[in-house]
Formats: sequence, C-alpha cells, structure tokens
Amino acid sequence: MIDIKFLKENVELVKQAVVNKNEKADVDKIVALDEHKRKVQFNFDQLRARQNQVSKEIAGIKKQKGDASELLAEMKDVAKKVKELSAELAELETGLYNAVLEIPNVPDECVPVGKDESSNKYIREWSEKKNFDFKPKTHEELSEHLLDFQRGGKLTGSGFPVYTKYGALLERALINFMLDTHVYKNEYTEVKTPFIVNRKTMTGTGQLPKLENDMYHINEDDLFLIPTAEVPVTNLHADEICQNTALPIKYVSYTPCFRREAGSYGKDTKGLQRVHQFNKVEMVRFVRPEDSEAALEEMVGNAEKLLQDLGLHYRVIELCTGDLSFASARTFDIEVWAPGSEKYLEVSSVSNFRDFQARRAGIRFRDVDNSVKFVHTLNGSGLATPRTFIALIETWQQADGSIQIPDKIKSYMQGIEKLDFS
RNA sequence: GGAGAGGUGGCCGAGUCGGCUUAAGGCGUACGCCUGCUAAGCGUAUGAGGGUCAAAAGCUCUCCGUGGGUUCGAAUCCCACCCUCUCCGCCA
Repeated sequence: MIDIKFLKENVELVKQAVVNKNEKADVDKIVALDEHKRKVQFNFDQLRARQNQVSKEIAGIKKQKGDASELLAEMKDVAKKVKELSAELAELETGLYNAVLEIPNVPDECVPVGKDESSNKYIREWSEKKNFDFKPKTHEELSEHLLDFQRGGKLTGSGFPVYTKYGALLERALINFMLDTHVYKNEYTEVKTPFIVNRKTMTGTGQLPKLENDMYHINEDDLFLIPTAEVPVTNLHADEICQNTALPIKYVSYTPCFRREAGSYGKDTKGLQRVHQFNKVEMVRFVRPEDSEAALEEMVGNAEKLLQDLGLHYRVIELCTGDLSFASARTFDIEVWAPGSEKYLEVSSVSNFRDFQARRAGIRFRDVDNSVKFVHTLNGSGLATPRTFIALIETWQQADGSIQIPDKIKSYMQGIEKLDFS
C-alpha cells in the first residue's frame, strides 16, 4: 500500500498515477478522512492521558488508605467517553486503511505513460524467428499425444488440461530444469509453500481487495487458491523485521497457479494459451531499497537465460503505465515466439513493487544505523510452463511431425532425443 | 477427532491472587575504548507504530496471538476464536 504521508505530500502525483494506471480511487477523500481521523485521535489521546494520570493518582491514594471516591466518580464518566471515542477512532482507522488499500502503486518515473499495451516499449530480442522449410503446425495440432483437453473438460471444465505421458514428462522436465538452474546457477533458495492461503496473505501482495473475482475461493474456510507463488512466498516474511545481513533474500518456488480469468472468456483461450490451472516457477526477492533497480534487471536476465537455453526466440518489452498491475512500479514482460501459432506469448512478467507490498504485508529490515525500513520486493516468472511448452514444441517440431528435445533438457527427459509418434 | 502445554520486543526469556512494568535479564546489533590484526573483554545506546512540531528534542497515545467483556486502571481477571508444540486415535 502507498505511504499515506507520501500521498499527502504528493497529492497531484498520486492522482496522476491513478489516472495513468486506469484505476479509480478518490485521493481527496483520503486526505479529508485522514484529517478527520487525526482530530478524533487528538481528542482521544488527550482524554486517555487524563485517564492514565488520574488512575495513577487513585493508585497512590488507595495505597495510603485514602478516600478516592470523588475521583472515581469523575473517572466513571471519562471511561465512558474514552470508550465512545475509541470506537469512533477504530471505525475511522479501518475506513482510512481500506481507502488507502484501493490506491495503486505509483509507477517509476521512467515508465512510459500509456493507456494500454499499444504503448508498451520494445526493449530487445534474442535470436530470431525460426525459418521452416515446411509449414509449422500449431501446438494444438502437435499435442495429440501430449495433452488431453477433452478429458480435462470432463474432469473439471474447460481450461483444465491433462498432460499425458510424454507431455507430462516434458512439463516435469521443464519445471526441474528451471528450478535447478535457479538454485544451482543463480543462487536462489527453493521453497515449497501451501497452494491455499488466507485473506490476509492475499491482501499482503495486493490481490485483494481488488481482484477477488479472479480468485478461486473456498467459502467454508474463507481461503483462496493461489494465482501465483508470489502470494505465499512474498508473505513468508510478513510482519517480520529482517536483519540487514539477511538481505538480499532470493527464493524460487514451483507451484500450480489457479486463475478464474473472469471476463476474459474467448480471448486466447485456444489450447494451452490461457488456462485456469497451470504450473509456474517463480522467483521472489527481498532487497534493500537501493538495490531493487539492479535486482529487476538481473531477474529479467535470469528468465531470459532459460529461454536461451531452450533455444527459443523471444522479445523483452517494458509495460506502460496502463498495462502495469495494481501493485507494480515497473514491469518487464518476456514474450516467446510460437512459430506455429505465429505470435508472441507472454511467459514471464518481472516486476519491482518497491515498498508497496512490503508496506501492506509489514516486511521490514533493520538497517546498519539500526533504523527500521521497508524492504523492496520483486518477483518474476521463471517461467510459466504452458506457453513455454507451446513455444518449445512449435519451435522444435520437425517436418516428419516429431519434436526434437533441446540439449539442455535431455537429461531431464531420460535422455530422449526426440519425441516421435509416427 | 480426543487430551495436555504454550503464544511477551530482531531472537531467547522473566513477569499474571490488577496499580512505581515508562515489560527484568540475556543474546544480537550500533558506536566508542582496548588490541600489531582478529577474537575476547570493558563502556554506552538499542522494541514497533501513530499524534503534536518547519524539524529535532520534548510531551503524548496505542501495541504482550486475535476479537470482545469486567474495572477509575488489564500482559495480568472473564468469554470466544486462531495458531504452535507434545501424546493418543485415524489416515496418505
């Protein structure tokens, strides 16, 4: 969440950020609410101070066996008033808190301003679109022996694919390859978390209250299926103060991700492109504020390297303000080329949240001068498997319909050189 | 599911027959001294969040798992809930 002090000192900037992010939030209302709250709090503090003081006097009088009945009578009224003010204050505080929760993070200055993805900025690409001497098939055409959408639909509904035999093996190979790379080459620490979390955790990273409709919710226990490992992993250190020496903390985690994708029906829903349940390896970092800029670049690089190892052409773009998520200050997307489908698919989104999530979730560190500060949090996919899977089989397909296995994951595929179904 | 124990500051850990607890003590951390260097030792400081203030100092409020209640006054008493640990049962 945004710092209310910052908001009060930069009202116009915050208002502009709300507009640039296509959000709706009443900044003026917050300023007014805050002012009102402070007034009530002042009255409350005064009265409470009086109560505390007299209570001490009463203690003294009683100790000397004196008569305190007059003070007690007075305090009876004061206690009543304190209770009333306290209730009013609590109400104002939650009202203010909830209003501030609705304010999105302010984009970095360098983020291009724009309404939608058409204003996103091209950064770079790696390798080039592969040339085929035959017409490459789409992943749906290729995946007859790898995926079973029909039966997934039978079990649950559309958007819940089944991976079969070599499809399952290939997906598992991708996950293990990514995890191993992050753990043994990029020095991340692997964590495996619950896939179901409570409301507070969901709020800490910014999914709630805004995106409740996009989450699978278990009514009976008021719990949510995670939409990404970002949620449980970032909240690992919620309400904690880390030692300065503990930073940076680098986690990597594999989890399934669950998304209702409410309102996006009909858009890119073919095959594996947009599904309700998918697997993803996620990188999460907690860093000192001055290090988050560099960490963002590094994490984009970590994700890119995976695609390079898999021999997949991709491009990196920076999201404009309108395409930026609610909690993010700056985001790079990596889009992999799928030659059969003839389009770029988003396989990774790497974001710097600065102190926005840390403030919500209470993730702080003790600096070298002993002061307590909020950390900066970042996360990025490295990578989501379904679209990587698509790009991989479309890119490495052969004229005879077989699929060659890239060198780097052969060892994860029991040494299989290519998947041949003829 | 049954029984028991427990949740206090960055960490460990005192403290509950209500009131000098403005939470003891230790560890850790910061600064200084000492030392050829490191370690040890000595000294000093050190919970978090808010209000007031131009700012600092100061003053002040809140917070001892969460939420209620009793009281002039609650870490301490009462009620409900959550979580952790141990044992038993059931089960992958």
